[in-house]
Amino acid sequence: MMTTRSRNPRGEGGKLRDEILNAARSLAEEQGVQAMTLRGVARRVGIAAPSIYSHFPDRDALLSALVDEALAEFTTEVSAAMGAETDPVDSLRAGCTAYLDFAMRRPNSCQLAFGPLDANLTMTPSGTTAFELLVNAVDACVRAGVSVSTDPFADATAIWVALHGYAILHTTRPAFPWPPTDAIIGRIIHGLASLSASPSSRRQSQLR
Amino acid sequence: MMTTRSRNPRGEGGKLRDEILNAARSLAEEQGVQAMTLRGVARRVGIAAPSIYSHFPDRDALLSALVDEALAEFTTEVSAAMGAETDPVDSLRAGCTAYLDFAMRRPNSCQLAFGPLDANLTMTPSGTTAFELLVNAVDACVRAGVSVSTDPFADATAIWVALHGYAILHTTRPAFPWPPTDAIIGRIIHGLASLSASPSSRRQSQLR
DNA sequence: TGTACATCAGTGAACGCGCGTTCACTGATGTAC
DNA sequence: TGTACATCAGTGAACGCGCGTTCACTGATGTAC
Repeated sequence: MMTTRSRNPRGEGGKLRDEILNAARSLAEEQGVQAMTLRGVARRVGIAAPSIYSHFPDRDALLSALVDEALAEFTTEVSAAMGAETDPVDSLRAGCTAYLDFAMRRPNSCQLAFGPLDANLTMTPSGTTAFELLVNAVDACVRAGVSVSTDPFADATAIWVALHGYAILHTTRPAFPWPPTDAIIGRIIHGLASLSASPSSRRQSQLR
Repeated sequence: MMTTRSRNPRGEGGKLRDEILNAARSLAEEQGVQAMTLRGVARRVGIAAPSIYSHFPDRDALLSALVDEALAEFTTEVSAAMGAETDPVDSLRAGCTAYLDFAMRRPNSCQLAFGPLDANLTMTPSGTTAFELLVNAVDACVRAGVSVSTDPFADATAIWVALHGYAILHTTRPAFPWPPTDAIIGRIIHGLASLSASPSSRRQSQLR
């Protein structure tokens, strides 16, 4: 089950840091943050628990590294999805879809990134960045004349909370008779981004 | 700090059940579900921890009682707020306001009622009931001719997730520059309940 | 009226668990003289 | 070329904590005969 580990050669002790991070990440992703215990990580890596202290000062530091990672990956995915579209409505939709994709694929990473942050975990600017992408997307719709939003920031906020609520409740209450995810996304962006009818939005609404 | 307790008279041992429930509720409300430990409850009531077992078979049973309570209180509040209005849009708005009021006043009860349910906690029908109120409210708007919604269920779902997301993120990220709560509610119900302009909605939008 | 007994409302000590963290250490590997 | 020493990459045992839960018990109060 646990392959025998041989000690890293001199000067490459840093490799263990990555192994620890990997184990911690997979533990948190598979079983939730509270399952990421130092002893659990040590068991998974195949080391003694105190060895972690050579690489992270305490559990919070390790957790904080995971949060940063999750936020960065989240932002990257959303950003890539949005950048792949040229039409502003398509881009907004792609961003929302990427958000929910991430949340559904890795609910525990989502909890890590957006869950209650302990006071001792620093809030990285990456969190803000993903939100700024959303504001810009709404703004782009306005500039393209397909949205009548007068307050892209507030509209983006509304979209954010809706996506977040859906992500959480969908994960948490699988028994609820959820409408299809892209129908929800359609409702959210059309309703909350003040979209007027546009070729893109008309095409989408004909899909269902 | 902890007043000396005298043992309940014969036949009134059931009183302790209420004291336990009260202590458990206040602990969960003030410090979150994970703070509701049997030893913590016992400390607060002023009894020995094993005494709880005369009234609840285990921690999960006590937790489950709290969940039922929180859901029932939530539903009652939302229902009362909606019933106080006659205009369907006002009623919908009042329901949403009551939802967020509850979530802001008692975030930990909200976590209890809507957070991840363990498999061993039964899902009471009360949760469904509050949601049904919402579906009915959207439906009432349609019947009154102020909503063009063609799918009140899906629209109610979208409103639900948006409210839920707002409640959670607002509590969890107080540093975010949130727009005023009723502005958010306005956006959510107008955008997601497919409301057309109505006297009521026009009055509301003039407010801000 | 007295007394044995059952019931009730609890208690105190203990078990075993997993946790974060500290401490003194070990043993291999490189380096200075 | 040999050897003392420093460094590196860890380890094993232990501490103290709070937890859920079990167990055998205590002592007051009511009830049957």
